[in-house]
Formats: sequence, C-alpha cells, structure tokens
Amino acid sequence: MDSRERLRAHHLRITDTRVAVLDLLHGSETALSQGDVERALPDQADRVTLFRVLQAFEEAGLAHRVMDGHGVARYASCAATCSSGHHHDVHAHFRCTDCGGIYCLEAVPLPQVKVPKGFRLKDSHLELEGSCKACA
Amino acid sequence: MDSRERLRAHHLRITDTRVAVLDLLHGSETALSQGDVERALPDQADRVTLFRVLQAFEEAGLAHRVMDGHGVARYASCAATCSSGHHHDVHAHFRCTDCGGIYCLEAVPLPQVKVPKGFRLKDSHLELEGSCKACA
DNA sequence: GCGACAATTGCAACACGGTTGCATTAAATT
DNA sequence: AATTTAATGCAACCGTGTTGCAATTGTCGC
Repeated sequence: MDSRERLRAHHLRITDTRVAVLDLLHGSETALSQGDVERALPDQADRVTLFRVLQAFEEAGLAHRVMDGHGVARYASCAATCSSGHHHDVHAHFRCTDCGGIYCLEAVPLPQVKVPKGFRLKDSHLELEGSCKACA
Repeated sequence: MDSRERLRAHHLRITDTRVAVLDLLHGSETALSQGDVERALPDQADRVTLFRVLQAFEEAGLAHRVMDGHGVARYASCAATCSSGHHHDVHAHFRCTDCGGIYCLEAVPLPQVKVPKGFRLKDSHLELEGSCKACA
C-alpha cells in the first residue's frame, strides 16, 4: 500500500516528512532510530519533528517501537493489521552486536510463560543478540 | 556471603561505597538504577562514582544489568556462580508497568529459539511486562 | 478556489542518563 | 611507613527524549 494511503487510513495528515519517513521505514530491513532517520533524510525536518512523527506513527499503529541495547528507541513499520492502540507485533527481535541493526523475526514466536503467583502478565518481549547475516 | 568477602573474591578493592551499594543490591527484591542507588544512599558518593561502581560490579560478575522499558540501566546482584566476563543470569525479567520495579524470575527459563539462516545467536533476553504482586 | 479551523512544524530550551579527563584521595602491598 | 595502584570527586560534555509556544500548513466545507 502507498504511504499516503496508509497515513490516510490511520487518520494522520499527509505531509512530506511523514511520507518520507514512512517510505524509509517501509524500505528498511532493520528498525531505525530517530538519529538514523535524521541521517537518512538530511534537511528533511527538525529532529523534534522526526521525534513526533515517529511517536505519532507508533500511536497510530503504523510502526512499532523496539529498544536497542543502549536505551535508544528504534522503529519498524508494522504489519497491516496493526491499528491505533492495538499492535500485533508478537515476534522476537534480533539485535546484531556488530552493526547494531535490529531485525524483526516474524518466524520466531513469543514463548508462553508462567509467572509467579500474584504477578499479572500483560506483554512480553524476546530479544535475541548475536551477528546478523551481513556481519556473521 | 559478606559483601566484603564477595568484593575480595572478585578482585575489587573494598571501599565504603562499594560495600554499601552491594549490600543495597543484595537486599533489594528488584533491580536498581543508578538513580535508585543515589536516592537510597544520599551523600554516600558522587553519581559518577555510583555509575563506575555499578559498571565495575557488572564487569566483575557481581551484578547483572537489565534495561528497563525506557532505556535506563538497572542492576541486580548476580548468582554466586557468576564471574568476570561469565554471567549465568539465564532467566526472564519482569517489569511492573505500575511501579516500574524489575524482578528477576529465576523460575522462568529462556526459550530455545531458532534464528534464520545466516544469523548467529549468542545471547537472548526475555522481558515480561505487567503488574507485580505488590501492585496487582 | 477560498476561508476557517485544527493539526503539524520549527525553534529554543530543558531534563536526565551516560560518559570522559584529570587532579586528589585512599586502599593494598612490601 | 613508604610506595604503588586503584578509586573517587568534580567539571564538563554528548545524545536522546521532551515540552511550550509561535508560525506554518493540511483539510474540510462552501
């Protein structure tokens, strides 16, 4: 689906920056940080705007957020079935310790776990680390 | 084991601050951030010192580091079998979205996963989210 | 196409954790 | 006790994340 259509479908106004960022995310194999986007689209927009664009994408269900190992947020485009407040990115993430890239591993499901008595489980994240196919 | 003994066994010099921090970590049910330690031990030491103490603990195998959901590092005391460069904290972590506390769930093992061809897996982290027994 | 309204953007500024360099202090070794 | 080696405190810096506000721009009805 075209980026403009996707924005419209998720009730976000269509601006040059949003289209450019969404295209970028969609074409990237790895999740991108705000800084990555900034570097990939120089002079496109202020860093605060990029921050807010990515924030809006996440809230709207257009992208999901993954934390890298150093506390920096990275974003990857969501499956088509995600919508505002309802993400379905139930897969593992692989972080390459060489290049820093984060890959969504759709094929790796999240395990069913049992938590101790009294704890209430709402969400789970599985993060794998190692070398990606480009670095190994 | 006494904190002084543990420091000695891991080839770290024994200082008031290190003993205090190690005692604190050992007595805490949840993983603590540098800020947590700072607040728990006011006037004990400079924040840079606390940063370096926690860093030294991790390198020495006295504590392991867990990232909270917002990119802040938290530390929990390690099992006795951990040593410099060889951590054995192969368990899941539970983050309470209400109080922010992070619990080590020794009873929850890490799943065996298969990564795509070309990827080389070295480490994995399982992070669970929800409400802890105190908040639920 | 034009105007009105609401959403988006840019800029300045700040918060906070993480991090380094360097001079000072303190622990371990003899 | 003297020497060596590591730990500490302080100042300072970086990058990400964040907010407030004024200026700009997209969208919708006409």
